Amino acid sequence: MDELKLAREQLIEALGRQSGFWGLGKITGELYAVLYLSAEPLSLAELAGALGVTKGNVSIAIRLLEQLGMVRRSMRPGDRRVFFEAELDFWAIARRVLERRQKTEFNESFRMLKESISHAGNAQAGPGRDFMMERMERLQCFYEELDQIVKVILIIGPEQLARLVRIERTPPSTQYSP
Amino acid sequence: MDELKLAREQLIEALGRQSGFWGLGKITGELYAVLYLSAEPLSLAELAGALGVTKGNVSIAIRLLEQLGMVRRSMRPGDRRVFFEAELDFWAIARRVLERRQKTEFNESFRMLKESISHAGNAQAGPGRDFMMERMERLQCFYEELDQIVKVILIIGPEQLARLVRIERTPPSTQYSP
DNA sequence: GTTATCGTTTAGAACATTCTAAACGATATA
DNA sequence: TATATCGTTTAGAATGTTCTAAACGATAAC
Repeated sequence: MDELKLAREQLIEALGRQSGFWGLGKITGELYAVLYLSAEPLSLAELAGALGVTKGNVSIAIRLLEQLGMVRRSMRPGDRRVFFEAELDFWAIARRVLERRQKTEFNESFRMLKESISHAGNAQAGPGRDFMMERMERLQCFYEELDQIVKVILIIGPEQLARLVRIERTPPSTQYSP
Repeated sequence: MDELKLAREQLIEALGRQSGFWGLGKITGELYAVLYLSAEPLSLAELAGALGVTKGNVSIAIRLLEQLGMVRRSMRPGDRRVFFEAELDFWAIARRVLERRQKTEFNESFRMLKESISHAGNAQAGPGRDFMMERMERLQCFYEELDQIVKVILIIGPEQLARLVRIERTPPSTQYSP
């Protein structure tokens, strides 16, 4: 009965927490949860009411959701209001978030690392410089490996990813030979 | 000459930024950078000096670094001070961070989702409940897939991960036949 | 033209985080 | 026993973030 209300609130909390953890803000995930559990698209005012926050607050959060492709807007003829509905393809969402947020941050850090290496390269030779260069280049290698992995994850679809996982979870005898 | 100082500062900034982004706090990554670029272990006071922050600040941040296995403490005989040195195995670090921080958060969210489904299951049947149940179970499936993937990444080593990546980057016909 | 209803923007309040400075307990040294 | 030097803890200052309430521009209805 009112268990439904409880279930909804719990999911809202779960996704709000998750989105907060990933640096998207709490109500971003909460909004998504509300839309995800709604059979029809909801207006800005309805969303604000559902979470007990202001329209302005929702306006900003929903923009981020749109940018991340987690929410689509839909219009109704003869209605000036804007309605929103949740994107249901979680893998598409994950890919987009990875691409737009994580990857961006990663790239910036990568760029700084390369710049740092470049600076060290300009320094006058010596044991101190050699040590730093070696360390930085080790780090660069790691960045490149990570970069490759993320790239692959972004390219291949969920089915192939799942298939890879399945392959790796059934450790064939020939595989590990340490 | 002073290019080295510049290079060091740039790397400190890069890692500080990165760790901040991942919710570990800025100076956590900065501290790691200082240790990573140091040939010898450093004391708490030296670390504080290097970043221009207080000992207390370092004390807390370095504890987190230890918990994540990013830093080891080393003692010197006849010296009461504690010295720290950076863990150099990035994959071990990544695995540990994934396990201790990301996975923990993920599990909590997963638990709440399942609890939410349980609540909805107790609600009286009806179209509203069925809709919510269906949505929640879809989400649960996604969580489970993600869980598998993370599990695999945690189990298999970097070489195998790199091998998978290499396989997927060559998109050909005969794909898997190792 | 006037009024009503949208969504957006913004100044500032409420809140949370991060840092400092100082106090503190513990341990070594004199 | 006194003194000095560690690392830790903590109260509160400084800073950032997130939210609200109100103003605003735009558009539709009257």
